[in-house]
Amino acid sequence: MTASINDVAQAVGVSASTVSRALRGRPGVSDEVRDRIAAVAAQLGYTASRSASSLASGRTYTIGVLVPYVGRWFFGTVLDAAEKVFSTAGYDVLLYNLGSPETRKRFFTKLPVRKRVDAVLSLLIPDDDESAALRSLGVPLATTVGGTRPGFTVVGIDDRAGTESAVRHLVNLGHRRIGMISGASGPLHWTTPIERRNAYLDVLAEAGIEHDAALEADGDYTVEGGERAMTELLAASRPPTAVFAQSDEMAMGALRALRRHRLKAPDDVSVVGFDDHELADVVGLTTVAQPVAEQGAEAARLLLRQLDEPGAEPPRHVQMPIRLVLRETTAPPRPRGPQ
Amino acid sequence: MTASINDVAQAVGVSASTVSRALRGRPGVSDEVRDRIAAVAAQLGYTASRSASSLASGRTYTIGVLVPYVGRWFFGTVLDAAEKVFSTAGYDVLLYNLGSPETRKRFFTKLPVRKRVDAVLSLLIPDDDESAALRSLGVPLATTVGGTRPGFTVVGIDDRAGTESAVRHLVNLGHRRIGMISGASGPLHWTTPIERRNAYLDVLAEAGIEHDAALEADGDYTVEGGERAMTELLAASRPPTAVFAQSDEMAMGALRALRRHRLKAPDDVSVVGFDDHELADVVGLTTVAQPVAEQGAEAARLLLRQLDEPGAEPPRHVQMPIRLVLRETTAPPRPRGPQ
DNA sequence: AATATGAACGCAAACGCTTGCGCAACAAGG
DNA sequence: CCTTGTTGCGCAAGCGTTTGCGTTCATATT
Repeated sequence: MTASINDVAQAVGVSASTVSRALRGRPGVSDEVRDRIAAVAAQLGYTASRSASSLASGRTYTIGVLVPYVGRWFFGTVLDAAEKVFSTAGYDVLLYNLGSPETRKRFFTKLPVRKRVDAVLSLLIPDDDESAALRSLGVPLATTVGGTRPGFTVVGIDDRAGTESAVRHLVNLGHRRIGMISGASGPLHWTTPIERRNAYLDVLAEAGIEHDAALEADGDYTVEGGERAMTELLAASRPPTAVFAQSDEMAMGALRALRRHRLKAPDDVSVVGFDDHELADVVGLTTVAQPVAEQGAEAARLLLRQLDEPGAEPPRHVQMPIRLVLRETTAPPRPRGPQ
Repeated sequence: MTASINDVAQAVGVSASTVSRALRGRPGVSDEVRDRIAAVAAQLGYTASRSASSLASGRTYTIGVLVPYVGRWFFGTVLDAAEKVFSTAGYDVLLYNLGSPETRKRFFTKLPVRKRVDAVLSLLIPDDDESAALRSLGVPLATTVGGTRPGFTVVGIDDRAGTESAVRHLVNLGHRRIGMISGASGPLHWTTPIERRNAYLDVLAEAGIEHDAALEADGDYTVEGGERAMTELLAASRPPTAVFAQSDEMAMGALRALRRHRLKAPDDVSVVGFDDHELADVVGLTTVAQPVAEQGAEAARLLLRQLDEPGAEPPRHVQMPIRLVLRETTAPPRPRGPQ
């Protein structure tokens, strides 16, 4: 079928080992022979079989990437950036889309990446068993989502600081009834919703605002969930004048709910999101921005570094900057008159 | 390190070949032995090395997926759906993110998928050389984006019908100055923008509207591009009263441009998009919906079928339904008075 | 009872690379 | 001129599977 290393060796008149060394830049080959080999290899369109070379060397030059939902903006963006880093370093990426419990379970029991990847980047938080399974692979591990786990190097953001800036912004605007749309219903070990909720409660307390449980609703990190949650909040006996959504997608759902109720942001209720989604600007959403692509790229780089320097102790936790970006969905509450 | 097939064989007291046959459901193993092998394999946590088995068998149980931009909604959604189909069939997916010309070039010259995949799903349109390179792999090929290529089975939509319904909608509303934001600047062989443009021109002609070149602008299929394009159109001596954007992302960019100009849709200008993006509903965008995830899933299924029945002639082209979904960014033109 | 027929299993040869080791050949050092 | 290195290359043993073929043995066939 396609040319093998022996075909090249034969054509050049050297042994297969020399071809192997020459093509991979290993020492022990004269420049002259190396050039001839390169020429013949190019002419024959030879590429080493990955299966064969990884079987022989143990290195796969492949990274496993675990993602809950490839289709969602956040994960897609992280994946995009990470893939670029990996591929320019000569690594391929094996993608596992582990959104549903079944596929997730299947993955962790069969562990199809065993002996197949040199490292894994997990965009989901593994529970104890799952992370033990991953550690059993004996390869470097990284994740870009909240919740540090032993054996993983995690790159993330300061969730507390981020939500504090968002909620304080609302407080400073004069809001007292501040709702929150959270995403608590996710898997366990996923600390982000909890961190953000705690920060939310802290800011309220610090502002002397009493917490009202009727002002919290679960939006499941989706647009539809955000819409449902906002609808729920609007049905409260005393609805909020402002809401903090733990993700832009939920915030957008909230905006949709407002529109359905013939209410407007920020006139009737202020809304602030989290992420700085690609389309947040389109809808004028005030939000706390996090460097999503950069997190993916950085996690990828850290993984590659671990592969280059097997000895070195990998960084445990790196934090990326966040910042509040003010747009048009937040304003002072109305009841007290215009401006 | 991890258990090999010989470890299992030894533990059970049979040969490696029997273990191999047993675990893969091949005939020639008694039920009793098969059960014992399964038990021991499970206990030892044995999983066959993919490198070794694909080297030996030639089958990789891996599909290569080529994507221009994983981070964009359309591609992310297609990928998500396709991956699900592949993974439930026991196939892994190798992801190649080929957005930039360099990575794309590198991919097609080095062809890292050679001997590494059983099939490839391309979410980008290869040019002649590229598609020849892919065909040289000798595996089934499919694509989900416009522009049929020899050797590929393509699943897509009727671009003509889709844009006709969109533009006719604007015509029926009474618009005469109808602009278009296209994405012509993409790679060659990408027939979608051309198809859509032709359909746009045809509808105008059929309505007796003279075509005005100043009413067309390139939006590059991005939000920013759409914004630029709309800005450009608004600067025309006689701006459009309605615009058809070839993608929802460009349409959203257009909406943003309108907002920046203190104009409103549909009051000042009607906007219709294409795709039915996840967030089209949030911004109330009228658009022509296409079944994005279904296209990915269907393409994946067709590929798998070709792997199952190597003899059969694969379908060349399958078309999925589209439909116009009316929301709030289209209305009759204003000049003629209210309603 | 002798033979044919399968079923169940083992042997050993691939699959296409990588890599430790050995062996020339040649340059430099005494 | 004989060592001692060094450089350039080939040999051959893996890496962990799959699979064609051969062997054994129990069962069915005449």
